Amino acid sequence: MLKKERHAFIVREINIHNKVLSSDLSTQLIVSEDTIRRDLHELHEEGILNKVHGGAISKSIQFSLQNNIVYSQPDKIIIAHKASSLLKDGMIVLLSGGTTIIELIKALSPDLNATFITTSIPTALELLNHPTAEVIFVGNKLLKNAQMAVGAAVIEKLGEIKADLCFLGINSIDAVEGITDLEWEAIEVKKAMIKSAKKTIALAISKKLNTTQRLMVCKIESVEILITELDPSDELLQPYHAKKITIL
Amino acid sequence: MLKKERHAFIVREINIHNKVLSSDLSTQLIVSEDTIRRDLHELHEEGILNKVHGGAISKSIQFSLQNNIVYSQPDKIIIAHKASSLLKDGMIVLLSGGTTIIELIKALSPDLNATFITTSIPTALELLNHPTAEVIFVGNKLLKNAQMAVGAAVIEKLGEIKADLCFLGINSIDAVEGITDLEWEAIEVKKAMIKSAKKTIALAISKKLNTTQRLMVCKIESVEILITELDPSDELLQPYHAKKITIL
DNA sequence: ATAAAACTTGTACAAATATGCAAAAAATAT
DNA sequence: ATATTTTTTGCATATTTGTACAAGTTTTAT
Repeated sequence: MLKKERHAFIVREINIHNKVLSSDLSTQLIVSEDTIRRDLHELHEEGILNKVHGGAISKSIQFSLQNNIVYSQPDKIIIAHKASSLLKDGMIVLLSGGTTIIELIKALSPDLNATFITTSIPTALELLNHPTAEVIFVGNKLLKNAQMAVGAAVIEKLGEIKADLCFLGINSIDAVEGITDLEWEAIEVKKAMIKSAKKTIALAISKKLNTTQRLMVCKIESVEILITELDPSDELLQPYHAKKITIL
Repeated sequence: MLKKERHAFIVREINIHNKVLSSDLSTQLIVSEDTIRRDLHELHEEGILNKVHGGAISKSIQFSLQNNIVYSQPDKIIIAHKASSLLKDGMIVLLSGGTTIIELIKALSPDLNATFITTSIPTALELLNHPTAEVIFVGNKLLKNAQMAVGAAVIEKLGEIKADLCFLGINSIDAVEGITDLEWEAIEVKKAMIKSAKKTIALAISKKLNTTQRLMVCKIESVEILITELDPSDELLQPYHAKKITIL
């Protein structure tokens, strides 16, 4: 078997499986692993694939490693526009943190006259750019990673509020397990926000559907509206339809 | 499974959920936690994510102020370094808003263990980047221009605090007229901060010396320490020496 | 302030790799 | 056709890499 043929075979394998193992190729092509290594090395030099310890990997996968700037932003913008249609003048609205919520704020109509309440610093900062929004920050001790205020004083203050809507950026949502998250203190705040609002709207890109994490924020029944970038009739959303949740 | 594949998986998880736990990844990828730690460490070195105790978190969520052009920044950095020498472990410190205060925060020793209290959103955001600082945000209605919390609830809350130091970014200071400013609501907050701290330290670039504005924050006698970028013996600072203010 | 979880450091071992060399194969020249 | 050169391949060996485990240290925590 000619070298060129081996190379063609290897490239085909990479295109199909995104990776190849030197050991596999050695048995498939009936040459020594040394030869495979040399082949992969050459293809790497030509920029056709990425040689790694144990085999080689498609270049496209390397792309996704660097492409982490604003993950799924187009999806989040779709969600933001769906969500913004729910807001009316005079409303009092609770907002959590997260990049999806930031997109929602950017998507707000510039002449919307609503009052927004949040405990997230980035959310507050973005809200301040809106020309007419009234912004209330419920403060206390700030959590470093989540960049939000947490603790008993926050919970108490939120308890005094009667809001119309509560928009939650979601980390994990599952039709059975409900909304789950990782940080205990942040979850306590989200619970309080849900309790203080007439309606809770969950915003989640579809990749977060049917995933769960360690700690529960609320049961799925506590969510009135679920917004994803998908069409409401999408297969993935059936379990949530079944739970009588409005899907936008 | 190749190492790069694991890396790609981890990055995908980070992009979806903003954070990952080493323990979760260990079970999902069926490798030891050691290996996960090494992976996260490598990805951290590559600048793809932020390694933290127990796992890793997304970089994109960790956004700070995209520091635009700061007026008179070199002077402000000099001031910041002088001011940071006043801070000791265990102190409770009040901070106003303003770019000089932001520079002060950047100049803090990374292992300083102090508690900072502020009503300014940009100040809070910058403080969150400090590794050990405890940050407390006194929240309420936010003022758009000043990007800070104001109002009776803030004044009341500040009244309950007993702080060691209060650092004020100053707009106008004059040996006769004292510290003056423009926005009534923001001034009320500064007054309350001065009242709650044992010592008040005014930070001002020399261009703001001997200028006055419409509304008074406090008399010059309320300031214990004045910090400018000038040498303390500078001609311009004589009027303040005469008022028994410590000049750094 | 104590226990659990996570981290560091060092060790061990297997898998993968690099390198030099010689045999085999292919290309080229005579 | 045969000899000469060049390329390719496989093998032995020494080296590096990737992973897991263990012991001791640090950090975190509901």
